[in-house]
Amino acid sequence: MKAGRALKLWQEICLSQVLDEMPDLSLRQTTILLTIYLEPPPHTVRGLAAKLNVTKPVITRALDTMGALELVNRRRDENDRRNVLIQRTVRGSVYLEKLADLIIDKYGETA
Amino acid sequence: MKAGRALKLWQEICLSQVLDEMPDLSLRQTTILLTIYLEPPPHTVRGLAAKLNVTKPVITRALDTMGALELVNRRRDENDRRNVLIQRTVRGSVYLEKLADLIIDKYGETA
DNA sequence: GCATACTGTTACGCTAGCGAAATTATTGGC
DNA sequence: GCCAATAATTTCGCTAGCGTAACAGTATGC
Repeated sequence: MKAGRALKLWQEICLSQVLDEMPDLSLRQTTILLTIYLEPPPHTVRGLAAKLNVTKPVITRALDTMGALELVNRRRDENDRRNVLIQRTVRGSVYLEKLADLIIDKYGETA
Repeated sequence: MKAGRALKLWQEICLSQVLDEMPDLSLRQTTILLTIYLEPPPHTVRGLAAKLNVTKPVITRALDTMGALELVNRRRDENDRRNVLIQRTVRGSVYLEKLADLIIDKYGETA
């Protein structure tokens, strides 16, 4: 892959997201969502904050927003009730499937 | 490219951007920047607003922000002084070169 | 049982983004 | 010359994000 193609790919994916009616997720929100879906559970606020090198309220707020969109679910850890476990949802899976399709599609187009 | 790899690629690129000290550009800002650099000039506020399907103040504000970061430059069109022509900068080129390297790098890693 | 440590959330003051509407500057029709 | 059209910006009220600091709930050591 060459630089021009990489940037063109990136541009088209970003543009598709901007044009999409779904309110844009921020870079941080997207990163959190992908981490929850791609890396093995359990996922906690503290763990995500450490991985992204941001403060815990950033994670709490992102979970509030994405929770309202039903992309993510929160649940108390019954083993240690201080923890909150972050879980996947059907809607979140669908959202990421569509994102994957978009990437693959644009990757093919720029070939 | 399969779905899992596409998402992993996307996650790693997003994470790198989040971890980077440079203040994150929003999806819209990134799209504007890429469009300016990848598509043939001239670029105007109106043209970009139409392409992204957003209002003109969104473009004005994005140019303010990215102008302050010296990623982009504004110049009056001397032919029709109502227009503003948006131009590339050295710093913007460097920024996108680094982005391209990152994409290529992560694409290689996920292979 | 009580102090301490730890987890996630809330409160606070602030900044940046948003769309709609008003405003300024410029052009072109007539 | 003047009026309507056009391009970009500014203003308005609003929402959502940010980090710091304070807070509430839970677990653990002694």
